[in-house]
Amino acid sequence: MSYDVLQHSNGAPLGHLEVATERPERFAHATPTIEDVGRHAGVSRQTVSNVLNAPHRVRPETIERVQLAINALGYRANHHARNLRTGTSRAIAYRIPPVVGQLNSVMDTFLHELTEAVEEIGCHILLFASNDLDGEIARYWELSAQSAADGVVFSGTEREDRRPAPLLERRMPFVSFGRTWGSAEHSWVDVDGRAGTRLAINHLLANGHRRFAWLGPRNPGVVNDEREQGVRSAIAEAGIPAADLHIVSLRDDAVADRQAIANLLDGPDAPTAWVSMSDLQALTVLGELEARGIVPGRDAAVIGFDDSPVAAYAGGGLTTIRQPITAVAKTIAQLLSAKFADPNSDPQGVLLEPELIVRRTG
Amino acid sequence: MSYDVLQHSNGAPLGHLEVATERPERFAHATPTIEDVGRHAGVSRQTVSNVLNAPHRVRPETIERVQLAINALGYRANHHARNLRTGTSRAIAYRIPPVVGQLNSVMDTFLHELTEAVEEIGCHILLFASNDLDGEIARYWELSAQSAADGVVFSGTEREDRRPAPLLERRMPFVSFGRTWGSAEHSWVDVDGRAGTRLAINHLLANGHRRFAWLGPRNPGVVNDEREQGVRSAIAEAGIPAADLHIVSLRDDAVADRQAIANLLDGPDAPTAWVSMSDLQALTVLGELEARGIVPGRDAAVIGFDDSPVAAYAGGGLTTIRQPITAVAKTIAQLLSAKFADPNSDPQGVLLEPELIVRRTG
DNA sequence: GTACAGAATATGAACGTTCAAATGAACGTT
DNA sequence: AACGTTCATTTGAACGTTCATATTCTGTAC
Repeated sequence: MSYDVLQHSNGAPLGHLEVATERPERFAHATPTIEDVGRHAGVSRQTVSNVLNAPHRVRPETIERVQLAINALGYRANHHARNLRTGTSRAIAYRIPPVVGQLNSVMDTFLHELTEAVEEIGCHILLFASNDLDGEIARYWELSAQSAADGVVFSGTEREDRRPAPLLERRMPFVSFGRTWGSAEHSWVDVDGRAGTRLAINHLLANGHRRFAWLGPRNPGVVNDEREQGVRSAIAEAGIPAADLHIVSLRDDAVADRQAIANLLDGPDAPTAWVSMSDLQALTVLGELEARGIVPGRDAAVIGFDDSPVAAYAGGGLTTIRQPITAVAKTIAQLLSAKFADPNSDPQGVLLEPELIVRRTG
Repeated sequence: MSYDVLQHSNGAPLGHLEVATERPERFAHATPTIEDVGRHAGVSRQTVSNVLNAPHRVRPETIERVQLAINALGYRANHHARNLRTGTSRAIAYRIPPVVGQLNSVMDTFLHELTEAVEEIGCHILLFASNDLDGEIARYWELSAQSAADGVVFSGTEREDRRPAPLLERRMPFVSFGRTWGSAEHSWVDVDGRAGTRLAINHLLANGHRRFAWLGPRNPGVVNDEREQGVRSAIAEAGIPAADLHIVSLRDDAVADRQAIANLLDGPDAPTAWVSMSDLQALTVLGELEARGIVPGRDAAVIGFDDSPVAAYAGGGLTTIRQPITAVAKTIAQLLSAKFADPNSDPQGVLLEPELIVRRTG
């Protein structure tokens, strides 16, 4: 085997050398290319490429020789060259929600799990920030145009979410964490909030509770509606009058929320069973109960949502509704993978069941 | 201006057409290339490239014409082609720490802020997961070899951290969140934990407290050592005997921690001022105090660390030591940017001051 | 021994951009 | 009017990979 050595500037052959060893593999410290590996192994570019991407086409002994060369040189395929040629990027874009006031433990856990899940389908997460929805949508468009991302995952869905339409138009594969009631059809994975609160209420009913409170957000969205509906339906099915359910609209203000809870506790027919949209607010209930000498888990029950870090730790263990975030992330990765394999495949929605983590408070 | 039209398969000229309009800019939905923009604007590839990367070289009216074409076609430069040619990726790799037990609100906030900060230097975050340190180091090597990342940020530093050495060897720019006492010299940004606890102790001293407790982790690392040292030094400077400082080693077990705190409270000379390495454990102190009718903020003081979501909300507002995470992220981005501009620039360490957020508990 | 088929490997081209160098236009100087 | 100089723009090449196709090798059938 031999090679012509070309002079760089004019392309005229200068001479003729035998075999690889006489020609240094570029600079010692420079990143080796597929060509260097080929030269080292005594095969061509393409054979090395085949070893990496289509080994069935290559003779076993050649594979071994090439692998040896790859290890010897520490070769790794250049991402950009590969992606330029194939037109893919193996990147999945995710907008990290801005830190507004308190951050959301579910979303943070989700990002961790999603990172791990997409690695299993050979992808990685590309993060971006954006203050508003228009910026987010513009960014998707841009990422697609730059071919910087092959797919998108987004969370924080709303009714009539505006994101699916432009993504579909751009033919950008995407899966949302959360349904987008009323938007165009697309793949999504969500947790059944209704089932979650039904679990909680049925557990409380079994423990003899009859007077309930649901702590929801001041500005209810679909997520709250589903959860509240779970509370209402479970209570109705137990034959308990709707009047025995109190709804508290929480602000993001610790003092005001505490007052609202106190008012309810000091009023007539105070609830004995509390279910909250979030663990943090459940803690406040615990505080007010303890201030009145009411022992959570014995005289009253408090159930939170999300199994955030505080839940396991605070108040000796807060009973809470846990969302199966790992499963959500894994399912999203699978749906994305399916879309990559067949861009024309039908959209799919997956609804996962939450779990009640029973601790000391309920 | 005119163009030869080449037949795709054999390269023989088929004919001769006048001007751009007669030649469709590829498929209507296909992503336009820099060449399409040039044709549309009646200039060459390179001129378009110059408009984007070196506008001073281009006549203003040409710039305008090209910009118009860019907007008309919705052109965005292909990331991979650009990065292949320039050898850069504008990506910064960050290993997202695995979700082990409770997640860390500081680290999550940091990731949010870092994402925003690196956008300001024209970069984005590329996330990856890895279970152990060796995997992490191997991954840095790989990302460098694939030229998938231009820089690295890592957190969770330790004494004699093993990550700097291989990164330096690979000449991969990186900045750590946290010092790495004893490792090779490199750029870092950290928060002065010693100053933080000193702030807290001095605040408590000013409020008349004389008996203190420091709640630290069971397996102390450098971070705890610094903070504990801040506590000790401030107390010593006030002329208070070291015996009046109690050190509690926390486990990650709510029940055990609660017991340890209770023991201290029920023992002789119970502390009146508590400083904790984390907000969550401070909550436990609050709980035990309230159970004994001791009112935090009046009879005793409790100070947490990190200003996590619970701090503002729980117990009517927990006094806490806040780390300037936004500043940390911005500084890291700047140091990285400097390293990109001049890879031979000297490493720089920046130590930022934390802030005491005084709320009701202390 | 030759022809043939199929497997294994090699070669040329292309992905879309930027770099380096070449060309062309405009303008002031002699 | 010819010449150099500077500015604006174009052209050819290259980044490192994979695709499409061509070539070489190997074994088998005649």
